[in-house]
Amino acid sequence: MTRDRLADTLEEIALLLELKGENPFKIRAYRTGSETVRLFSGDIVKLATDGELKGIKGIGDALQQKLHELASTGKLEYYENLRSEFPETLFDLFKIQGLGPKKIKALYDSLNVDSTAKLKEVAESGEMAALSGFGKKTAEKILEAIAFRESNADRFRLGDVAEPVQMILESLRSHPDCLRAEAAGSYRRAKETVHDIDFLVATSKPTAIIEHFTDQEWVEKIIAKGDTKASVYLAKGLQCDLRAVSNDEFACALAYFTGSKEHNVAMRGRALARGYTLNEYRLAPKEGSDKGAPPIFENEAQLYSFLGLEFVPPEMRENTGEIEAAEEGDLPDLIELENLRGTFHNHTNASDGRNTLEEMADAAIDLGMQYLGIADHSKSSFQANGLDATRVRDQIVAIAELNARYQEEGSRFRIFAGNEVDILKDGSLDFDDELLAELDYTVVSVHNAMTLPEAQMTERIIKAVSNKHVTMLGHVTGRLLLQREPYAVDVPAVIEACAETGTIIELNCNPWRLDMDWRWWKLAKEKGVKCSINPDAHGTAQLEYLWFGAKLARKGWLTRDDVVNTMDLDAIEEFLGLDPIN
DNA sequence: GCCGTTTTCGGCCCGACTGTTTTCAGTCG
Repeated sequence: MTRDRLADTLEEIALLLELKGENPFKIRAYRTGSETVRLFSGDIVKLATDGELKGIKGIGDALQQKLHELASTGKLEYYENLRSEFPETLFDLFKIQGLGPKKIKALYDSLNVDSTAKLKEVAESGEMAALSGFGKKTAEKILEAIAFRESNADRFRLGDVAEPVQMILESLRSHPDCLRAEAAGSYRRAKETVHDIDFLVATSKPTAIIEHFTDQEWVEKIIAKGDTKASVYLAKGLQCDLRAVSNDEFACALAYFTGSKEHNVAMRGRALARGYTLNEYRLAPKEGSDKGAPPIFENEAQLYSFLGLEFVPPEMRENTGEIEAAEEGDLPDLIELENLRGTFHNHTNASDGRNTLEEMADAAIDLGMQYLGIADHSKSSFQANGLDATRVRDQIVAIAELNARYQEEGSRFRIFAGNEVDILKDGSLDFDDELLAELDYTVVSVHNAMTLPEAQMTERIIKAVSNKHVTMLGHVTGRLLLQREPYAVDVPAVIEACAETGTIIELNCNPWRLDMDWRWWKLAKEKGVKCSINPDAHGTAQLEYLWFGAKLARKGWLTRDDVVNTMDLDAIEEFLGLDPIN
């Protein structure tokens, strides 16, 4: 049993109850329960198994009992019964943008729509448009949304696969015949979404490793199984491939399976120019070449070095100039997770976070941070219980009090009082300058009117960052990976404006967003725009999203100096123009 | 279904946007 499984089940119950037209507050209770499970800091699975969930806000008697049943037996009767009332494939429809429970129910009841395929059929045939409450435009929008889903159907967010990858790696490494194991492919390169996961093991007994890999409880289906290679499906259709190679082949194999394809082509070209051929197992003298056999490479760095290159970190291997830079010895010294000293843009239960100010701060201290920026939502974000001016001022006081307490305790830690202020439709901000001036810093973000034309959206954001009180711009494009396209915005123009106004751009490292996209950071850096790696944490556990942030910043070629939250407390206080706390 | 408490049941998050209608329902943030 996993935390995800518990949370997913509650979420699916909420969907099923919506289909049945149940009391919306009951539905919300399940959804809140699901979120609570997902964000709980502690071993929620063990507590559920042991029936010790009492006292957790958001999980009352009914949910405690259901979670206990599910965790201890692996099944939940209430859920199975609900589920049996609707066809399995109906769930896919919830992932189509623009389709909610009411429309799904109407389509199911009147046109027997129970799958994406059937949905597409009735949208194209005109049957849908003829239905009361639907029309031509609705059918068109749904077809567009289906196309978006289909083009991403077999992809997964980096954040969705990180846990299973670590679990499988641990399992592989625990096998006595495993000498080394790594996850390669786009996962290792930290692509924001991945198609499958490639594992690589060094061993002298490949069949034993293959047996072990395919024999795990989390394997849903074995696709292929040979002497040195196997492919399996995990739950939700995530494909995992395993290659077993000898220890001597491991370095070349790791480089080969890490890719990217384009990076490998360039590497092979370099090898050829030096009289060698490079494949997934080894570097060898080209036919007819007078070169002797190259040495055994113990690691990738030796391979790169042999080809006259600095070691290229996996995140950079996209053939966007890294080979040339490595040749010149010009690779940037990429930022490391350990360089981060604090972070901005985090929420508390004052708006839509799960944890209190104090819990968030304590969690940040536990992670070894020197400061934590709190940026709850502003008043226009009703859905998120955004703060009005009075509540913001109350929060500033609460933060000062808590800071004072940390001081008394001798803790070198500071909470910065900020806010994630909504950028309104016309580019003005949700709070007046007087209030903004009272804050330690300000994040500004777009949360509504996301369908504006590009020119208007760009102008809106530029106007917002031009306010002198604005410290940083939050999630630049508003994308939700695999779910929602970025809004139309001229990113280079925004970068230009941020450069002119000295506005920091956020790398929002919530794995649903990873926004601004890594492809833009080189340009931002060129223009002198600084980055802040922010988890957009809505609970203590989500502070660990910084792991993704460091990866994606590396993918954007960023160094420690490019990222403001690598500064220690003294430096960041000065940078923000604040008086030192002590 | 949860919470808080006037300890037993009433209240629970609100508004913009879109497309469908012609005054509003559904979806989204």
